[in-house]
Amino acid sequence: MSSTGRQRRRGDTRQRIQDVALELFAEQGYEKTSLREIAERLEVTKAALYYHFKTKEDILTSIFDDLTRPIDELIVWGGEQPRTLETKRAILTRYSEILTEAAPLFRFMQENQATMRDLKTGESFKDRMLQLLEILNHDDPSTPMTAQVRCFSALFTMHGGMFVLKGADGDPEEKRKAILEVAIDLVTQAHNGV
Amino acid sequence: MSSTGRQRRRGDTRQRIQDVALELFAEQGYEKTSLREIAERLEVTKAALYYHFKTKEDILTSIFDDLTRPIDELIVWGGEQPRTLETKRAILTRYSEILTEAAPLFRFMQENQATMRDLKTGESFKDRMLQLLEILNHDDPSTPMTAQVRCFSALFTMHGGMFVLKGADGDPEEKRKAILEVAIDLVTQAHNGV
Amino acid sequence: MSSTGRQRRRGDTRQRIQDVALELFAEQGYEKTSLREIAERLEVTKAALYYHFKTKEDILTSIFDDLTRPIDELIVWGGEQPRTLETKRAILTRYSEILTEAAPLFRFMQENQATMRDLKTGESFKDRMLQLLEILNHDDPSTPMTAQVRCFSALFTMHGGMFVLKGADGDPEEKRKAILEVAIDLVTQAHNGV
Amino acid sequence: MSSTGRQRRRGDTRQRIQDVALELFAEQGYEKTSLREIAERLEVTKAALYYHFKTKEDILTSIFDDLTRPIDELIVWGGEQPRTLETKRAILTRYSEILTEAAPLFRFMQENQATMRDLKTGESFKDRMLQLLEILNHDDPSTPMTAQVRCFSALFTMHGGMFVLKGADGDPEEKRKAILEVAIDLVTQAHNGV
DNA sequence: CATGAATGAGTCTTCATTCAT
DNA sequence: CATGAATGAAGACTCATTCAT
Repeated sequence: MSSTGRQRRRGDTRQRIQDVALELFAEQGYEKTSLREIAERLEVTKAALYYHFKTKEDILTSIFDDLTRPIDELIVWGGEQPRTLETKRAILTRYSEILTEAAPLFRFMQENQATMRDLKTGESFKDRMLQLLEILNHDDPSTPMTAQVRCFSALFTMHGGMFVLKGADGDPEEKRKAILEVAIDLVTQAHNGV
Repeated sequence: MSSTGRQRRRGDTRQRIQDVALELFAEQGYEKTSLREIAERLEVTKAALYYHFKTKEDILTSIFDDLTRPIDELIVWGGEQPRTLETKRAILTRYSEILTEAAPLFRFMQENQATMRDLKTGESFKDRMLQLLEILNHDDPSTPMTAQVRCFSALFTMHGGMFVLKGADGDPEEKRKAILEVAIDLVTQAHNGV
Repeated sequence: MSSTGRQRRRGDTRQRIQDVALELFAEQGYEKTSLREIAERLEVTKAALYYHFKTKEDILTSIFDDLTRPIDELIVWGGEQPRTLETKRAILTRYSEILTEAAPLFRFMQENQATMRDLKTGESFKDRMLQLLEILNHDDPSTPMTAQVRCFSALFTMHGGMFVLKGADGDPEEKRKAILEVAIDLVTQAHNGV
Repeated sequence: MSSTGRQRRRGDTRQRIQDVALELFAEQGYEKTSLREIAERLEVTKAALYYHFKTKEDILTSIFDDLTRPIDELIVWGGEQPRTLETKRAILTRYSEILTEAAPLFRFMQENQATMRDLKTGESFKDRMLQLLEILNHDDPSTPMTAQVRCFSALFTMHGGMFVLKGADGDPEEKRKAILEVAIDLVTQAHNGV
C-alpha cells in the first residue's frame, strides 16, 4: 500500500512477475501454481499478467530464455575448443557455476520433467543437454557404453545436486565442489576410455 | 465388445484401474491425468473409480504400496548384512532389477518429483532412498564428502537411466548393465574412501 | 425449490437445457448468451450443462440436429418427385409449416448469421438451403438469372417472415399465408421461365 | 515500415479505424471482433482507439452515421415525390446502388441482426427501413396483405443479395441487375394491388 | 458393483475500458 | 496524438468428489 512501494515498482513489473513465478513454480510445481496465486503475491490482477505475457507457458518460457543463455554460450564455446580433457573439465566447472547461479530454475526442471516434456521450451532444453553430452562424449561408436553412461551420469549428478543441496547439513559451497569433483572424475574416466 | 472381454474383467477392476492409472500418470504426469481420462480408457464411469479408491491420491498410493515392497525388503535385507563391498554390490544389483521391473513407476517418480513432494507417499519414498544411501554410505563423519556424493550419484544415475533408456539406440539390457557397472564403480570408490 | 418441481425434472434435464438455450439464443444472440445465464435459469450449475453437452457449440448443434430433421426429409422427398410446379408448391407449403413450427430456431439463424458462419452446423445448414434451391430451380444453365433470383427470394422471404411476424399487427396465421402465397407466386414465375 | 507510410497516416487515423473496424466486423461479426484486433491491424494501441471514439459501440455508430446518410436522403426525397410507380422504381434503383456502394456495411447488418437489435443504431436503422416500406406501400388499410408482403420481400431480397453475391459464379453486376429487376417486379405487382 | 446426475471450486484466458504521462 | 500499464468483470471449460439408486 505504501506509495513508495508502488512507485518503486513502476516499470519492473515484468521482471517481478518472472521472479515470483519462478519462485512459485519451483516451490509447488508448474501445474499447481495458478496465475491467481502469482498475481496475488504481486498485488496485481490476473489481467495484469496478461498484459506482460501472452500465456502461462509464456511466462515460463521467458524465464528460460533469460536463464539458459549462459548454457548456449557454453555450448558454443565448447564446440570451438579441442576435445581435450582440459576442455571438458572447464565445461563442467562452468556448468557447475551456471547451475548454482540459476539454482531455482534447475530445481524446477528437475522436479517438473513431466511438465517440461510437453512444453516447447522443454524440448529445446533437452536438445541442449544432448549437445553438451556430445561434446563431453565424442560421438565415436567405438566408445564403450560405460563411458557414455559416465558422461551422462556426470551431468545428471550435477543436476541432482540441486535437490540434495537443499538437504540441510554441510556447507553448500563445499558440497558443490564435491559434486563437481565427482563429475570431473567421471568424465575423466570416460575420456580415458573406461 | 466381446462378452468374454467383459466377463474376464469381473473382479479385477481394481487391478485394471491401477494399471491404466500408472500408464497415464507416467505418460502425462499426475496432475495432467484426470480421473475422467482413466475412467474412459477403462470404459467405466468415474464413480466406479470411487467405488474402488477413496481419492485420486489413493490410487497412486496403492500403486506405490504394491510396487515398492521389494525395496522395503531390500532395505531390511541390506540392514542385516555386514557392510562389505560385496553387500553393496548386491544391493545395487538387486535395485537395478527392481527398477527395471517397475520401470513405469520409477519413470513416473523421476518426472513428477514436484508432485511427489506433497504426497504422503512421496515423503515415505524419499525416506527409503535415504535409508538405502545410509547403507551404501556408512554414517561415518570421517567419510569424505566426495564419497557421499558418489553413493548418491550411483543411485541417482540408476534412476536417471529410466529416462535415457527410452532414448532409442542400443540394446536396453546392455544399457542397463553399463549403468549398473558405473554405479557399482562409484560405490566401490566411495567404499575405498575416495 | 418445491420437491415436486425437482422430481418432475429428473431425467429431462437435457431437454430442458436445449429449450432454455434456444430461448435465450434467439432472444439475445448466441455470443451474448452465457452458459451461466442458461444454468441460472435452470437452477443448476454450469458444470451440470457440461455433464450433458461437451461444449456450448454442442448445445446449439444438438438443437439443430433435432429441429432440422424435417428439412432433411423434405429435401429427400423433394428430390424424388418430378420437378413439376405442383411439387414446388408442395415444398414451399411444407417448408412454411416447418418454419412456423420451429420458429425460434429460424429466427435465431436469421439473426445470427455471422455466428452460424463459423459453426460446422451453420455450414451444413447452408448446404441444405442450396439443395432446396436446386430443387426449386432446376440446374439448367439456360434458366434466366432472374428466375434464379426469384427462387432465392422466395426462400429468403419466408425466412424473413419470422422477423416480421413478430411485428405486432395482423393475425399471424393470415400473415403466414400471405407470405406463402407470395413465395409460391415467385416460384411459379420462375418455373414459367420469367 | 517506410516513414512515408507513417507520414501519410497522420490525421486520418479516425477514418482508418472505421475502415478496419468495418472490415473486421463484417468478416467476423461485431462481438467476435475485439478492439485489440482492430488496434493490432492498425499498428496502434487500444488506447489510441479511445482517443478517437468513446466506446466500441461508438465506432460502429459512427460508421453507420456516415454510410446511411444516403438512405436518409433517399427517404426524404421519396417522401416528397408523388407515390407513383415511377417513384417507387426510382427508389429501388437508387437503393440498389446505395447497397452496392456500402456493401460491407449491409453485409454486416444482414449477418449481425441479433447484435443490431440492442444497439441504438440498430433501432434507428430499422425505423428507416419501415419508412422506406411505407413509401413503397402506401399505408392504405385496404391494401391486401400480399401486397405488403411483396414490398417487404423486395427490400429483403435486395439485402439478401449481398449474401448471395459473394457466392461465386456469375458477373456481380449482372446479378445486381437481376435482383433489382425482381424487386421492381414485386413492387409493381404490389402497386397494382396484387 | 457400478452408474447417472450433479456440484463447488477453480483453471486459463479475453474483453472493454481507464488514466497518468 | 498516443502509449504503457493496469483493472474488474466475465467467459468457457475442467476437475475431484458425492450420493441416491
